[in-house]
Amino acid sequence: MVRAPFYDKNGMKKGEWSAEEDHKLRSYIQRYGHWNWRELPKYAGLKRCGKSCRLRWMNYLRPELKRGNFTEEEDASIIKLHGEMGNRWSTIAKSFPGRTDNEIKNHWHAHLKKRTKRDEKEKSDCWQSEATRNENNCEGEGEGESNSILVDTPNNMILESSPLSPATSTCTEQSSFSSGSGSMFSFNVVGGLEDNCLPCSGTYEAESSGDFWSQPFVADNTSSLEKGGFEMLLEYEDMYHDDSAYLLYELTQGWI
DNA sequence: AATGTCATCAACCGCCAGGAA
DNA sequence: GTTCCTGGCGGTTGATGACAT
Repeated sequence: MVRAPFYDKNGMKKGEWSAEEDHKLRSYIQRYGHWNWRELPKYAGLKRCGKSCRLRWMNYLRPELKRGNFTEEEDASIIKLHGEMGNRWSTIAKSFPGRTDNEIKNHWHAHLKKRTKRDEKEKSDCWQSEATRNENNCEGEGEGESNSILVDTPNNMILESSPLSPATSTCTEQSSFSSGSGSMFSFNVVGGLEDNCLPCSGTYEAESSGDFWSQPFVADNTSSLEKGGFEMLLEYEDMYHDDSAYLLYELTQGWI
């Protein structure tokens, strides 16, 4: 479902991420944080551009990400927020801890956009048929009814969802819902991980005094991968041929 | 069974804003 | 004040699975 891996003219790898690359990136960031996306791949031992690494981390590897289907409540909130603020996906995503802007954007285009259009059409049709009926009935009965139609007119819907609408003001408050993942040094925030996976509770400065800056990072989990580097990892990958098995292995090792 | 079409979603690309030099 | 660099955002692409014909 993703682009096949390939190398561009600069020797940068593009396309689908392998389990090994994921592990390298995850381990590096959990150990050192993402201090500079451009430089990071070099030190993490990845042949990827910084942008690609950032995207992979933000949209897929962050430990706090919630996978799985969107709930009805989430759908409703997305529709509501999109109505209020338009395609500001990153702002909308802040209201959904564990969801990424990319995920929400995809979900919108794949499901909610159609549903919203359909609903609006139904409302519009309903409004038109109501209007026709009112024209026929013209005067007398149903003053209350015509008022209720006014509330639901498409025009009103547009007004409500307009960025200029007062409702917009709520979005600034919602932005404080930040997941906090974007912080520069997101050290070992994963519950339980730091104990058995990456024993690095040191500070950024402490790490920087060593070989960290000059040597490519080797994604070793000193406790569980005593051989270090990827010799052992590759052995694991020989043992576990597919990603799901590898994922299972990662889980048992506490990498995830 | 073969082929065509649609749906999904990870990943890429280009642009912009903000901060540092 | 200007330029450069980086991170972040939103739009788009493309591979692949699901479904229809």
